[in-house]
Amino acid sequence: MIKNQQIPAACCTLDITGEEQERLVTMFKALGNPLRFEVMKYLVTHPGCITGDIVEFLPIAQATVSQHLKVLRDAGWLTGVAEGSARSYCLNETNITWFRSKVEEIF
Amino acid sequence: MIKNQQIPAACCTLDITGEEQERLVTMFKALGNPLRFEVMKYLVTHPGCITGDIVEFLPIAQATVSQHLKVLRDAGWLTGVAEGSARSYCLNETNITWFRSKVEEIF
DNA sequence: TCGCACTATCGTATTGTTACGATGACATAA
DNA sequence: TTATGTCATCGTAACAATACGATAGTGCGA
Repeated sequence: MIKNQQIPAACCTLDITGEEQERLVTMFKALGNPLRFEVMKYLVTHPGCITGDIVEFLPIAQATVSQHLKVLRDAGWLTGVAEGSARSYCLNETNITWFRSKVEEIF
Repeated sequence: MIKNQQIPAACCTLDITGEEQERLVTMFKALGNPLRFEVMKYLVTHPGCITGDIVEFLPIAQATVSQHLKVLRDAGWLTGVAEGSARSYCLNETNITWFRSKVEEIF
């Protein structure tokens, strides 16, 4: 501890542990990438779009887009529903709501 | 676009661009690491603690802790004030408040 | 000034992430 | 069945992140 210093009261609780914390950290990590953040933004205005739409939107190859989408799915940010040979993506409302409530609760 | 599917209205706006977005993504990335998240939690209950305290707390070497603290400082999650040869850390209230308000606003 | 305490930075090894082209798997239409 | 469209996965290259020991820098007390 340091002398002569004003120590502010904590501005947040960060009251979270275990699996919940792991899950939150995973969500943070997934969005900590510019391209993946762009995908999330794209889905706001293009709900239900398919992988190919996102491939056209992003300046990277199809294989790489597929990887990024997997990361976002695994983290819980979005859902991918198979429809024929295509896959339709939407934001994962349930998990986004959970994330928002956790942030409001602990930060 | 896919047929026969209920497309939900967007559950968030993600209305953010440019430098603000970069800054937010950087904050996400910084917290997307288990050890760094633990540091943030530690600071809630140990505000004003010094690097050495965190080194004792975490199961990793001093050099690595110093690196992680730099990432958190650069991202704006915490402040490090030099006090003699030590450095006292606190949560960065201003930026944490900014982060929370952005999340509430766009998610 | 010397030595001690504390932290940052350097150099480097290991691991993880990100990117690509090629290929495989699957559904649908012809 | 065959061809086409769509996406995931494989193999791999390039780069970034993470970890460490060693060492340098800085402030302070003796």
